[in-house]
Amino acid sequence: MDEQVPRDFETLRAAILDRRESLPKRIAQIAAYALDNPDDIAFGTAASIAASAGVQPSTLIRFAQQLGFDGFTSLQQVFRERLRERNSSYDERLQALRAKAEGGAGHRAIFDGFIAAASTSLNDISRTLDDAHLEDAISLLAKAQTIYVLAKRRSYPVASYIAYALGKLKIRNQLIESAAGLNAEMVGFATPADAVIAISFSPYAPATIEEARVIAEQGVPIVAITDSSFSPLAQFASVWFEVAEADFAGFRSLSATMALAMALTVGVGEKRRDASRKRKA
Amino acid sequence: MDEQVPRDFETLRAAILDRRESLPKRIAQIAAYALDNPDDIAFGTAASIAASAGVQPSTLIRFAQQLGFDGFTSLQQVFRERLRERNSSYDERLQALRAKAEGGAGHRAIFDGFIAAASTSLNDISRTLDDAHLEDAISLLAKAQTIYVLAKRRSYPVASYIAYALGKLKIRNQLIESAAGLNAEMVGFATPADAVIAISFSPYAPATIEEARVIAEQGVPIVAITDSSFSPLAQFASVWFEVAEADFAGFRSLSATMALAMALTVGVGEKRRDASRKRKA
DNA sequence: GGCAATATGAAATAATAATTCCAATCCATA
DNA sequence: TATGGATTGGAATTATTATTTCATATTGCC
Repeated sequence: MDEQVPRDFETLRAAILDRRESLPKRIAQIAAYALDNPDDIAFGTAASIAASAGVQPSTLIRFAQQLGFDGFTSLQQVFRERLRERNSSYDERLQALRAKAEGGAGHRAIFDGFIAAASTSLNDISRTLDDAHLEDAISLLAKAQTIYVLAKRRSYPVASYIAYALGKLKIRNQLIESAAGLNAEMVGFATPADAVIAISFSPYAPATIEEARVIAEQGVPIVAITDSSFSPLAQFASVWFEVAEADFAGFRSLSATMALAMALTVGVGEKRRDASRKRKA
Repeated sequence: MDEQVPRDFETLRAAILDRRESLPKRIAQIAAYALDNPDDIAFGTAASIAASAGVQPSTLIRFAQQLGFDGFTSLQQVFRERLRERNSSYDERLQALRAKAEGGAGHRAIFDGFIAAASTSLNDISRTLDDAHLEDAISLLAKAQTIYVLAKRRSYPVASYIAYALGKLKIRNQLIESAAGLNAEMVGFATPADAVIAISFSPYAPATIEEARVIAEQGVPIVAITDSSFSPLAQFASVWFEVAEADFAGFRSLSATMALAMALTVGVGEKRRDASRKRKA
């Protein structure tokens, strides 16, 4: 009988679980360790793993052989492959998914595409966000009497969530929306004691830019979330964040922008709480 | 002068980018390769990596030394650590981050928390989404004359993005918002030839539930996005999706809901295009 | 164009790690 | 409790891999 050698982690896991009962003591010990600490198996040396698991290196090799591998090294490959898979950059997957969706491969492919776009955006922003900017923006907003929230079109959902969250946190805010065409007047009320969160991505909604310009001229500090240093918003802003949202099928993921927006909002809430606590003390 | 040895991947990356200009040709070559194929560095041997990058193993070691490491092995540790980090379940990180943010560990921790919550939600939905439900929902919506979009409060941002996207795709839609208090009338216009996308999470906004009930009684099919099978929305819906959004600091990530919403929207767009193409043929 | 400093390639060497082997131990069974 | 087979520990061996070295090539500078 020729042993079926597990080539992927799940098969391997199943194989181990399957024999669990019939394994000798020390082998069972290393088997349990392997399933509990797969990363260690992927990166460690036979000696280091054996030591951590409390067995001899030779036992580790016997374990591998029992499973049909010809040695520890080939067993380790499976554990490494697992990390590679799990980690294979979302960017590559996104490319593949775009092609697949173009080719008309069903609606699941579209869904996967949006998931991948969102994940990519989250990874990017998590890497590139500047902590100092975050602190600056939060300080600036925490001092404001009223926080105005300015965004149209595709950025509007973010603005509406910010307004909702600010409201929940009992932070005075005003969403600048267009329903009644009174934006200009609304904008006119803002003073340098207030602050603005403005969000706009290319192609920048002209109304957003115009209103940001006016409000900046009134001396109101602006925190901007936009997509490049060439953005017209960046020049009006006291602090601005560059957020590169991946898109799919023509629609931008908003996940990174949402996360940043929430961090700003909750950050302001915390800062205010700390400040009022300090005043009391 | 003692070189500051990068201990984590991001620092390393920054260090490489920083010197990019001043590196000799072959070293630059391996530097570029390292940033493009970090996984290969993590798992390969000096010889295999050198071969893939088209340089000598010794060059690889010189590269590591330039960066302040004492050899390839310690450079490789950083690349391995990165995989370990990235792979440690987001759930665990989320727990840790929550604790950290509670302890008042600065605003970056809050931001990281929202990122982790979003990632967790994306992972979850990607695992649990039922393809058949997705197909059903898209078919149902594609047949509708007008798509009504119903959501309040924290779900409202998703609804507004759906409405924006449907508009972009030239799909007739109506966002049921409360501005003028005419919701009841708006809801009254819907017929069985239309369809509804309704979104609500616990605690379910009473208005959403009530409007969904009315509209269901009129025989209008409903696609619901909600958070459990006990949701009152589920009972009115023809198709419903369970989306478990992780929360952080009291606010739900909307990333998974957004991704699903976009998949539905774009899916409907595609289905309509296919259908009209077929009619012409 | 010639010289020095720097960079590169290739092979030798050193270090490290995997595997094998054999003796000792354990365990089930008669 | 004696016996055979399976299991285990530990050191010896072998293989693999990182590192060093040195000769050669390239580059920048006078």
